[in-house]
Amino acid sequence: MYRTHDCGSLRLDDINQNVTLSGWVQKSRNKGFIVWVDLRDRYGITQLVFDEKRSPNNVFEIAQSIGREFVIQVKGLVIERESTNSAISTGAIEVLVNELNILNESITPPFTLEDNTDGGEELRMQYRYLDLRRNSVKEKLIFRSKISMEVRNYLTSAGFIDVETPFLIKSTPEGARDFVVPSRMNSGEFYALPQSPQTFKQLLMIGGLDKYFQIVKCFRDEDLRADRQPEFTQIDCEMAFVEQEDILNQFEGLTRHLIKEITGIEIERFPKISYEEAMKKYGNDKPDIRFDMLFGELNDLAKGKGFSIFDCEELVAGIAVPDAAAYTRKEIDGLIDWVKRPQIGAKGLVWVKCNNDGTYKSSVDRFFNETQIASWAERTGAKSGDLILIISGETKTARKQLSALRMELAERLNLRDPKVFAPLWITDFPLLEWDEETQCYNAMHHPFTAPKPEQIDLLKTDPINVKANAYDLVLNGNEIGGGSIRIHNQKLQSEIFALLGFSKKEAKEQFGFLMNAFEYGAPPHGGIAFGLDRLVAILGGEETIRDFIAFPKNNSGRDVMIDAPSTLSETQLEELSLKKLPNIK
RNA sequence: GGUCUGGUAGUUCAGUUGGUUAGAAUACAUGCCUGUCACGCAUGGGGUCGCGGGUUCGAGUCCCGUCCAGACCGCCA
Repeated sequence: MYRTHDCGSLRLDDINQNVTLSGWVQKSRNKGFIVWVDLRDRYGITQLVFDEKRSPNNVFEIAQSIGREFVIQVKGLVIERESTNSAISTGAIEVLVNELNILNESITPPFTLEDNTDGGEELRMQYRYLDLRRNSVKEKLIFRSKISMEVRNYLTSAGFIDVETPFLIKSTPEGARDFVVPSRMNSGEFYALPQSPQTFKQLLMIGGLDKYFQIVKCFRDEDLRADRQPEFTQIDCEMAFVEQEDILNQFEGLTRHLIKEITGIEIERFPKISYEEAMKKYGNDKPDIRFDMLFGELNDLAKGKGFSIFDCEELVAGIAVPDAAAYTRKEIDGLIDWVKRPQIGAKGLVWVKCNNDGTYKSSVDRFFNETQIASWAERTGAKSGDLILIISGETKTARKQLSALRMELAERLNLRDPKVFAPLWITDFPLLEWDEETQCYNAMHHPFTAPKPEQIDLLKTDPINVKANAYDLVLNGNEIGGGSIRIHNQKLQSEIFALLGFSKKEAKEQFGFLMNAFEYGAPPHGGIAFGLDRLVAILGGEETIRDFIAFPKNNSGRDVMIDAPSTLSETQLEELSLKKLPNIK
């Protein structure tokens, strides 16, 4: 037997027991006459003692030679420590070893496997199996496991059925780039890995399964970010015979349950705001509502007073930065430089200091009088002591810039408390958006999203203003879930495909199976998908998802541990009919 | 595709205006140490300064190119 106890379980009550432990050597402290070894496993650390007088000679001798990360098994007696270590749970006892068995040696690890490691990101990823031995990484994976079990339990109790859908499917031009897999048996043809099981879950509804969920890998061949990996995990859900409200209720329930179980925090009903309102008030369809700084639109108050920077722009909007009126000229200039960086691209910032004595000092005092400026303060909700920052420009651009500024200031003012959770629903997304590049409509969500029934007629006359029964769940400024009521009518689906620029032939080639299925009694249905990696990271108080994934990819989509992707042998290429293709070496 | 930041000992980093033999901490090795727990003390080994080119009497330092890593923009139905 390798062990009678794990390394985190022995306490004062266990004194005088003979125990067997196995684990890794965290560290040894050799005092000459005595050697202490911290033995580590998944459960904790137990201190081993090897003593010149109390241990067998050969055991004491070998003990002096064991290094970091050796895997050892020891038998010995649990004794009380002469001085306890209150920092660890096993700190009151130690094991006096009388039998030592080296199960495996280790060379010196490339970085120290401690809570505060000296290893950089790249090195930790290359030796991820060593990194996993560290508490911080191990605990994040345990945390993730706990959340995904909660999801399974909750949805299963609510009557959802877990169904697996295929990974080798068909490539479609819509949406993100596909990862493709060449087919050996069908020369020159390719599978695609799913960006989401979207059409399959709709077919499951048509198949009568009613309530479906799956915790499933999805694949998108797009550039990475701290919160984006090419393969990621979704909690994918679909329900039949439901309206939007039914879905929001069901999954608000799930989210509330998760937050309660994981963090202990109880959250009231989630607020709901429309896409339009979110854009107006936050300039963003995933607003962080842990703090205010809501946009105040100043067009009617600030335009037409002879200040050309406002007068010739589409939108003038500002935010009130709390207690920032005391900012120095240098600090404000810093903010101006920040918004002028190419990544934000603003031309400048107009500022107003709301002094504590009720007066105002602004960068545009020459153009506006005190009363006019006071009206801006009222509109942006600025109190005395606040600093109003104003951006003008083309509506979409100005909102984006002001939103970036709002988030940056919240970061600087420490208003983004990771222990506070502020979820909300964004509803009534537009069905379509206009793509300048291709000069055609794109589905804002995806092409299966149902327009609001009362607006179906508008599709013919004013498609850009048609709203969809689509919704996102936003948590602390991150989109953690999104979904919609789907089209279940063949005719309407054809119409939408036509609007999106698909010819009848293309629509049939790519989605014929779905269109056919709609002709055999498709029930009304809709669903939602959560990004599990992001959800887990945010509940864990972080924005980077990488450490919540056991084996993540780096910035360039590489797995630096196994060194993937890699080239194929000539034989493989030949077998896959890839040698004949042009542009492939 | 673009913007920015970085690449120096096993590791994390410092390295001034271009100037002698490139440093610190930590890790590692050896020795000492009668209760350590970030043990302590002493000694030691360890460097293609990412790579290529250029400027210069002289380059870790300046210039150009390139590769790698990270953050962000574009992209992500």
